[in-house]
Order: sequence, then C-alpha cells, then structure tokens
Amino acid sequence: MENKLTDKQKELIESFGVIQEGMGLSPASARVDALLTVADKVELTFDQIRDALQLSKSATSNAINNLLMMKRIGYKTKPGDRKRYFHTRLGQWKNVFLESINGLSAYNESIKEILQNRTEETTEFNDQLKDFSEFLEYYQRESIKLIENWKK
Amino acid sequence: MENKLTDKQKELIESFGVIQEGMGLSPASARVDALLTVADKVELTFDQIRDALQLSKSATSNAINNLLMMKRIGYKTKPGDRKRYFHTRLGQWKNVFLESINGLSAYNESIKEILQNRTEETTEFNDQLKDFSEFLEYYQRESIKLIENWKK
DNA sequence: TTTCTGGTTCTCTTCTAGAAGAACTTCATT
DNA sequence: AATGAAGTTCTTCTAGAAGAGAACCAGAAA
Repeated sequence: MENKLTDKQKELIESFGVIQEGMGLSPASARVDALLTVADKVELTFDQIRDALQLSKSATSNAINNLLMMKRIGYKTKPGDRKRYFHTRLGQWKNVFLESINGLSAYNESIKEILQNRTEETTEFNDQLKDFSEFLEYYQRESIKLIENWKK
Repeated sequence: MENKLTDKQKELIESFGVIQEGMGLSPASARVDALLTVADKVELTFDQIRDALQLSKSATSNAINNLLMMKRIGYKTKPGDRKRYFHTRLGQWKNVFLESINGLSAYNESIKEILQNRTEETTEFNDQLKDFSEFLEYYQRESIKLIENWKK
C-alpha cells in the first residue's frame, strides 16, 4: 500500500496519541485520530489506516467505530466505491466543545442535590459548595458565549 | 464507630461517586471524595472513612494518597493527636480549574507542532486546524478571566 | 521495653480493557 | 454461482487496575 509516513509523522502520531489517551481515548482510537490529523491525505480508508498503524482488522474496526460514536471522526463515500473515507472532525470542534461543556450539567446537578441534603450546621462549607455550583453555571453560560463570539 | 450515614447520604455518595469516576477517579477515590462532600462532618479521619465506606486499609490508604496527590483533598492535624483529618478541597476549586485549563497547553502545543509539519497541500484542513489552535489559546485566556471576574 | 495507634507496603486474586486472528457477513462484480 | 472486497463479530490471550488482608513500620505512651 502507498503513502508511507515519515519518521516525523510517526513521532507526531505517537505524541499526539499519548495526549489523546490522556483525554480518555483508547490507544488505538487515539492513534487513528492522530493519524487522520497528521497524514498528508485528509481522508483515509480502513485499510490505509490499518496499514499505517499496523493494527489488526478488529482493532481498526473497533477504534473507528468508537471514534464515530463519539463523533470525533466522520466519513464519506464515493459513488461506485464501497469503501469509506474517514476524516477527523477536529474542524468541527465547536460541537465537541459544546458537548463537553454540557457534560458539566450532570456534575452540577449532583452537587446541587448534595447541597439540598447537607446539614445546615456547616455553613462555611455549604457556602463554598454553593459558590462552586453557581460558578459552574456561570462558566457554562460564558463558555458558550466565548464560542459564539469566536470569529476573528 | 459513630456518625452513621443516612440512606440518602449513601445514595448521594454513590451517584456523585459514579460521576467522579467518569472524570477519571478510581471507584474508591471517587467515593472517598464524595463522602467528604456529603458527610455531616467536614473533616473525617482515616478510620472514619474506612468505616463509612467499608473499604480495606490498603484501599483507603491508596485512595486517600491519590486524592492528596491530585490535590482534591487535604488534611489537618491536631496538637497531641497523630490522626489526620481529611477534607475535600472543592472549596478551592479555582486552583483545580486553573490547572485543568493549563492542561490544554500540552494539547495545543502538540497541535501546533503537527501544523508545522503538515503538507501545504491541504489548505482548508490546515486552516481549520489553525483556527482550532487559536481558539484554544483564546479559550484559555478568557477562561482565566472568567475565574478572575467571578464575584468580584 | 513492650504495646498501641495510625497508617503503609506487600502479596495474592479478581476483573476487565484492549488487541490479535480467524471466521463470518454482506453487497457487488464477474 | 462463485469470487472478491470491505468490514464486523467471535474467540481467545494478556497486561494491568483495584481491592482484600496480612505483614510491616514509626512514633507515642505505658
């Protein structure tokens, strides 16, 4: 198969991969996404990915489907060609960002429920908790504004 | 040992625990932190924690040290008392928040290095990547401002 | 000195995530 | 109808995370 990676590219895939592992991706998923970010071609097929990363078919399949589910990658098809051409969706980071911000709601709801059930005795602690909870709401609101206002 | 938890408190520890597991804490760590957030006493000893959560000494010790290392909890001592009294540091969320925002730097650095090594061919893709990288910087800056402006 | 308290560390076990490889499926083409 | 391409699913295998319990250790007290 064509399109060999340079050593530098391999290195970048590893380092970016590790960072993405730290963000909750499995090793294989992290590298697939990194590959799609680093590679000279913006779109790669299943076999090109498998080949570039030396992964088994199952690992490739699972990694891809993982990333598709979390909407970190997408794919296109071409008429008269059964293959799927995968691309990272880093370009559409806004949605991912918004989702992660919305993810804070569950956390905050939990904190609010704790607050409602806490003893009244510990006023200082409760006030701190309340402060944090209110900050979370403020932060969510303002973060969304930051994204909305982002168009230099 | 004293200070039994109500059923509601146990329930809250579990649900808050699960959420915190989703944020990367181990089950035991997640529950210790949740306990310190939910319990009527703001400070609990090793044995009170162990007892409330029915954990082994090793699990308790590891969970506590974990949380100490990530600065999610702290402790005090009292004169003439060898015990440590642990408390959650949710009240000092600002530091934790700032750290998580600073954590984005490594991610962004990696993206910048990728950009520097990408083929020039794919201008649209590269522009999107650049846009994202710039947004990250903007977001970091502005997030810090959000914290600074919070209730001041 | 021995004992007690407040943990820490070591060993063992269990459980699960992740990956490999082979078998299988599905649609398209010959 | 048979073959091939593009994946998916099933069956292992392995490494490491979590936790239990026992052994250990350091400082205080008796």
